[in-house]
Amino acid sequence: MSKTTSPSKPQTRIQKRNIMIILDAALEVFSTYGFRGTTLDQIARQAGLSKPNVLYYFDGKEAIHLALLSQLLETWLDPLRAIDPQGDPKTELMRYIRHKLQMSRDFPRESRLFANEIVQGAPRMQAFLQGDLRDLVDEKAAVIQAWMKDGKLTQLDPFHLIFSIWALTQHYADFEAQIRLVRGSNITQPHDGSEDFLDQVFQKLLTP
Amino acid sequence: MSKTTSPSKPQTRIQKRNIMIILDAALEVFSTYGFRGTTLDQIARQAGLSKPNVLYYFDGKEAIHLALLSQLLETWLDPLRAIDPQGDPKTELMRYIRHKLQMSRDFPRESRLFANEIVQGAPRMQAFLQGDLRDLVDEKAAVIQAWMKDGKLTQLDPFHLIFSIWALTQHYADFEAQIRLVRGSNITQPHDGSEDFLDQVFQKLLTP
DNA sequence: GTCTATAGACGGATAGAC
DNA sequence: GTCTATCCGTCTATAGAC
Repeated sequence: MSKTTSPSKPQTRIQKRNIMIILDAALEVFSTYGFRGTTLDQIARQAGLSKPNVLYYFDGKEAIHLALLSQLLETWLDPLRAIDPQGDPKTELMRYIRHKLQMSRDFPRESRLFANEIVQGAPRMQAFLQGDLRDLVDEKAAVIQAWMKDGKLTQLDPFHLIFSIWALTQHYADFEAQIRLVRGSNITQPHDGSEDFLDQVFQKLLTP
Repeated sequence: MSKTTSPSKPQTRIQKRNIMIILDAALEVFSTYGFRGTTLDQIARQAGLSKPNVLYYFDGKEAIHLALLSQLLETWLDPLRAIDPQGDPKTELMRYIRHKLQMSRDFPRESRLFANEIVQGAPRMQAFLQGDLRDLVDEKAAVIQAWMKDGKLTQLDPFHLIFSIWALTQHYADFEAQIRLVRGSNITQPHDGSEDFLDQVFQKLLTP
């Protein structure tokens, strides 16, 4: 057993290091060109390795992509999971929004990897979306719903509220190219001002 | 001059018809698989034509894609252009939002074609984004800014406001797969309830 | 573990018959 | 205008030397 699909088996430091290098290179390329738009040559070049060497560590292009997705999905749910039913409603939601926006700012490649998959019909993420994610969304939507019934928040459809948070936060990573080109030199970062704006929007929106 | 890059030269009815069929088929496939993920075989099969026959009408894969994009960009700006500086601020913006949401509902493939391009860095749309779109956005942002100064709307960053409208409306088309899988059989259409939700959100947000 | 060379499949595009 | 057959480049993946 020499080849590795997921980087979870016993490895030397060299192996670990190369696997990390490959995954980082692959994230860069997959998030920019999508699965089919990416070639092993590109990944190898970005990683500074030869193509066969990349294939020594992973069973193939599909396996690299799968490793990236699984790695991503493990942490993707964390911010939503962190919403505490016992906490203060507005505080919890505002924290969630800031958390998601931070992820969009700090891990834009991961966001675009995800976006690429979804826009193209989520062929490799169906199980996740209709399994873990769906369960978690149902659970938290119920929590939000209860908060609203208690009058702690504006009455809104909790599912649409969650989707709107996703849309607004991920937009800055996924459509970064558009923001950058439309705003030009008026901004330095596509995220400029996004935190203040979303803070203002949701403060106003959520307050009954 | 037999081959046609853009369907704008004199044509017989048959030619017009086949060009339309090819463009529709190509939109279906490009919007689902992206540019590189799409093959001419797929387009030909979807169109019910042979591959060489497709290439009889267009100079190549790139030309088909270009024709779709140009066609799309012509109408993409219309809703934003329709914002009337003389009109009632909230009415104008709410109309814009509903208009954008309708386009997302009625032309989801066009929205995803666009999204695919942007997520991947907008390699074929730079000129449009930093040209026509940018000029129009600057112009309308100034209008919105003036409305806000007059106290007719909540004071917000007008650029972020425009981006948030794009994010929220296009999300229902671009991330349709996610919404469908997360909501499962609880909804029939990914757009279910989106109009009421966005109405409620922006009514509350824009009212000073 | 890493490389060069190459097999084998696929995709874009063309030739040429009808 | 439309088809079959095919060329040629690119891409994934493997063979095998070192």
